Order: sequence, then C-alpha cells, then structure tokens
Amino acid sequence: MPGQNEEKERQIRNYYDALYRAWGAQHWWPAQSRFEVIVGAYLTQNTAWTNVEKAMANLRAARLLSVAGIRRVPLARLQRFIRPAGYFRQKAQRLKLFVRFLDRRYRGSLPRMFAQPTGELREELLALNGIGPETADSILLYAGNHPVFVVDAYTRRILARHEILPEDASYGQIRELFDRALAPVGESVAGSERVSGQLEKKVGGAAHPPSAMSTVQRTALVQVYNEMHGLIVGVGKNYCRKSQARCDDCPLREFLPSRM
DNA sequence: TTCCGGCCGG
DNA sequence: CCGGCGGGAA
Repeated sequence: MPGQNEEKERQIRNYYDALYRAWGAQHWWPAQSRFEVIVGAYLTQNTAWTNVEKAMANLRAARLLSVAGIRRVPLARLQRFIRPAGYFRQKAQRLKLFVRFLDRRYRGSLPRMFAQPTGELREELLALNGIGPETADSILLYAGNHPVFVVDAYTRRILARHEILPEDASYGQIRELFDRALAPVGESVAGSERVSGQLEKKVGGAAHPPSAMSTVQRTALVQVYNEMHGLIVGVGKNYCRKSQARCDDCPLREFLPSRM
C-alpha cells in the first residue's frame, strides 16, 4: 500500500506545523562554538541536559572547552570536570579519542572535517568508539550544518504512541521517514514562502540527492531539521514522558490515535 | 525509585 | 539481545 507512507509523511508535516505554531523557533542546541556542540553531543548520551550543563560549565571555567583544551588536559583531570554528566570515565576517554581522530585525520581542523561529504563523514564518525547514529547526526547537523535529521528516544516514543511506526523501528527507518516528510518543507522555506500553513501544498516530492541540492535548499533543510528535532525534544521533555505522559495539554493531542 | 537529548562489549 | 556505565533531579 503506497498511500501508507505518504500519509505518515503528511502526519509528520502536521506535527511540525502544529508545534511550530504553538512554540515557534526553539533556538536549539545553544552553543558558543561547533566544538561545544560536539562535546555536548557526547556528554548528553542518556543523560539529562541539566547535568550536561554543569559539566560544560566546569570545562568552560577551566578554559578547556576547545580542541586544544581537550587535547592537553590529562585524562584524570578531564574526568573530574565532566563528572556531573555521568559515565564520566567513558566520556572522558571518548572525547580524547575524538580529538585524536581529528588530529590524525584532519590535522586538528574542524572546518576540514566538516568540508567532507555528509555520507562519508558520517561513516567516519560512526567508526569512532562512543559515536552511534544519534551522536553522529547531532554532530553533523548542529555542529557541521549538514542536512541530516536527528532521531532520539523522544522521536521513537512519540511515533510509537501515535502509532505511526512501531516501537522497535530502526533508527534508519525513522530517519528516512522524516527526511522524506520534511524535504518539501525545506523546499518551501528555500522558496522564501511562509512555512506555517503552507505545508500541505508540496507533497510527494522525494528527497533530493545531496549533489542535486542547491546551497539555499541545503541551508533551508538544515534549519527545518534543526527546528523539528528541537520541537520534538520539547514534546518529549514536557509531555510525552516515559511514564505518566501528559497528553491532555500536549500540542499534539489532536493527532492521538483515538484513545483515552 | 525512576529517568535522562546512547553506546559498547559480551 | 542484555548488562554496564553514573551522577543529579523529580
């Protein structure tokens, strides 16, 4: 049934529209630099963001929130600074590993790293110990401005509860759905049309291959992916919580699959 | 106690 | 597929 997927994609666009109307731009992932985004992406793995902020504040106060800083700080010292973020031994080791990778592969240059094609850089990141799909995509999108959608536990939970995709849907499947759903929105933004209320007009367009994407389209897509993930996290944190969800006040309540 | 903006190794 | 990693806040 080919109509199934199209319906799901339209639903995703409806969610984006409703959430953006309710909350507006999220200014998601506030950070001073790209490297801060990368550090945050590591530290926030299965960890509350408030704890990540404490660790980041420690690093910033110690003037270690940079490639050079992580490079020179002794491992044991790094562990102490990021302790509030939990898993501090793993995470300290993995931050060191990332800088080592950056040094060897890109001579310590983030601009050189992010100049790499999206797909190839993604594979390189995934090969690193401590970087899985979500961390890789977070780095690509929020630090590198590459057009990839970030799937997290909130995304999966919302899709499952709304019966759009099963709970055990793969990361790739979820990401594909959002890619296809939001590509038309990116085009809409690129065409300098208003986003809100215009989402119904362009439907059914498959995602362009990266090579066929203009700079304007790419930038627009990055913005849309950025916003959508931020909005979803807002839903997950405040309403679609693991236990005791508060569907009554959720901006997405009208889309619930007719139950309680 | 539960949960958090995951990921790795057995 | 499962256990471990871990501190902080609700």
